[in-house]
Amino acid sequence: MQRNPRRKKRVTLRDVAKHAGVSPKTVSNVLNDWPYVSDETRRRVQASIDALGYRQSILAASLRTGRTKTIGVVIPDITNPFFGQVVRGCEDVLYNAGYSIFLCNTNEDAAKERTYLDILANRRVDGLLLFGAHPSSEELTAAVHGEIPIVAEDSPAESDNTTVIDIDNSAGAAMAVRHLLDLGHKRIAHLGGPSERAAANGRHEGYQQALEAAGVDYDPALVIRCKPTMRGGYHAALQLLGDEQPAALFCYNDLMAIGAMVACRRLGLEIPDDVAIVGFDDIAMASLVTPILTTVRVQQYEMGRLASELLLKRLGDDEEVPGRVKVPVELIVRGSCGAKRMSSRQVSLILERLLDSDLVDLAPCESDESHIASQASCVTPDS
Amino acid sequence: MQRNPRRKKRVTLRDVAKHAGVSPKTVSNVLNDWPYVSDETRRRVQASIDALGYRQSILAASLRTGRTKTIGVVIPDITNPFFGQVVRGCEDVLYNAGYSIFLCNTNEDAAKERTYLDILANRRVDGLLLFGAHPSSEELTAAVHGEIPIVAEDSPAESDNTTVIDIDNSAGAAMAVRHLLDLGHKRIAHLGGPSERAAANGRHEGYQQALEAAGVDYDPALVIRCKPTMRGGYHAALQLLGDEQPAALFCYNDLMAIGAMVACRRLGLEIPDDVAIVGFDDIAMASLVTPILTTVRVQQYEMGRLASELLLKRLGDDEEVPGRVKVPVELIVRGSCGAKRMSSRQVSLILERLLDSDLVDLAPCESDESHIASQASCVTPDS
DNA sequence: TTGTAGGCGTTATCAA
DNA sequence: TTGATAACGCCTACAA
Repeated sequence: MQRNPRRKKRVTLRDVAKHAGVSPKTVSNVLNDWPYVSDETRRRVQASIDALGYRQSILAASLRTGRTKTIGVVIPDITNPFFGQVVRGCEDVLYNAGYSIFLCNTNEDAAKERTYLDILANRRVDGLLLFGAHPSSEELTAAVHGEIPIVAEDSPAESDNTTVIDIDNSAGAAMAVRHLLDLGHKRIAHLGGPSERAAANGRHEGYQQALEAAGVDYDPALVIRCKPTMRGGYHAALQLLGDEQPAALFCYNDLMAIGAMVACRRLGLEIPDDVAIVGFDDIAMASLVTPILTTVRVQQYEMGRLASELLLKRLGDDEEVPGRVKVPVELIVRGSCGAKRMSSRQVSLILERLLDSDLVDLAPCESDESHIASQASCVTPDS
Repeated sequence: MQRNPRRKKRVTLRDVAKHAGVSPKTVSNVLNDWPYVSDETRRRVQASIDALGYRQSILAASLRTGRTKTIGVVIPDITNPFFGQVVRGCEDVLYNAGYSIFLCNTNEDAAKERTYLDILANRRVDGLLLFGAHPSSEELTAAVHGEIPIVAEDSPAESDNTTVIDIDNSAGAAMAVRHLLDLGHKRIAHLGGPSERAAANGRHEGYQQALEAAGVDYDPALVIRCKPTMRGGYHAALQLLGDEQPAALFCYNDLMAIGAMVACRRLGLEIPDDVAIVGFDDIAMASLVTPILTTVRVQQYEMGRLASELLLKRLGDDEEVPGRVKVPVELIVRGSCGAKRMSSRQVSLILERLLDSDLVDLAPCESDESHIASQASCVTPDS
């Protein structure tokens, strides 16, 4: 019956109650800021708490209340700057609401994702935030038993306890490809992301649509799909550029685009003169490479905030929460597509704007007003 | 007595037991892979579990056992690629050991850090992993009540339930500065990190030591300390280069170094001809800028793994865990310090090596053998 | 090998 | 306003 004797017994709420000469409930009332506690009692209880070094067990409270104040955030890889930004957005919002985050890297592995979903459900997280997840809705539903509120980026899953955030992937991709077409490119290849990611499929569709709209035949030989990493982009580009030598590359994301740039370097191809490249996301790295990467911007941090706020609303369950929300994107024309030769001044401007992405420097709520609301749009460096 | 009637009652272990016609204990045995359960019973129980859609409550189990299988990972900012890498290392190890991670961004804010430590203690995490934390050991001790095993990077806290991981900051900094001295630079400025970070102080010391060893006077006017971000580096460099025009900049980390590069660009200064720059960490971005950043490499991912493994050992408490561990660093000489003009081939090599940092592409345990063991050393691109 | 009887530390429901 | 008492869902002795 005794616990491990090595460990001294924990101070419990009961002990505090005894010490303060009140009932357990009263201590609980003090801890939870219940209004109907006399100041005198409150002070006495607080004194006992301090004296005994009492720590409330959120565990026990959660077991009793059924709420853990805990959110599972599931992403492919925290090492990808895109998700770093997203998670930061989540954390800023959730921390202020009193939630703690379980961080889960799936590493693009469906099995690990399922396992994590399982664990999170067993840990009784109050909600789930899913980014870049595999889209199989059955999994989702099964894993969480239809009981946990979810906000998921680019998931086909449709259910009344789920909100889906749709990045405007196809529109963004179409803008990028149209831009390349406008520059006179005909042979535009696509380095696609994994087909298990809905976002990758959306961007692939946008690519096809833009070609079709321009009367250019879709050539499957110009499309390679692989892991959305620098290395993935590197190898895909190597293969593509070795074979067919397309004039332009539209990449699933910036990481792949940068990998493609490395491949071009290896092959002795000049960017943008020999090969034009466009990425997607606008991560910080995109502004650091030479030439600066033309890309389709997704407001990552804001998306994390938005997702978290939607989830919070769902948890409050007093308001009607939309089942589907669209996040706009914008084409950022820079150096790698060949639309313009960037002046040194323009480059400086871009880099200086990049400094604004240092979240640590920002006052806590400085970006409060910058919520996503605008439509997909096109921005050039001067604007 | 009834719960919220809206929510259907959860299936409990008892229900499963009843359904399977066995005792709760038996179900528990099955769940926890107790060896002495007949296959037949195990199968029956498992069938009932599936039939009822039962989910074990880790919460309740934790309350009972006193272990949550949960680790708190506290970092300044997940948006900083350095910590993204570190956290990934932690996750890879901890996931395999069955632990879930609470991710906590302190945003360089001591109050938030304290609050998080408090929450984590109340959540009864089994252990704590602290990176870039504020060094006040009293806080630590108080916050966790001396009961939670800790592994902390660069913390002065010394106690028997804490292991400290010391990055070899002063040695690394000294190597960097000596390198600049060897190149003939006399006026070497230091863009230092916040003095609340022990690592920043260590690097500052190394800077001083190297100067002293070379008989160069330490000039406080050549040192600015600020937030370890691109923006911080940018503003510090602007100030430093405006005033005194030092010949070289040694920066607390790569982010600041990159900020400094942006500042140089703005001032029309060429790197490395007008200003030589050396960073610290070797994040991916360091390989992407032009000229490529000379830096002092810290094996971030490996450090995350190491820290986690040490913590796991502490939790196993069967082995003697060291109270202090040193992590070596190495000087990576590239383009921004002016030691050499990088050939295009050399740049390609560096970039191709960068691709290896795509963790998603790696097989789960491919990097198992690459644990940190070597001494601080100096590497040039050709080696 | 399996069953029984608490108790882990809270909060909720009453009544006082 | 506060006090007793019963859950919350699981695990661990111990007995069978």
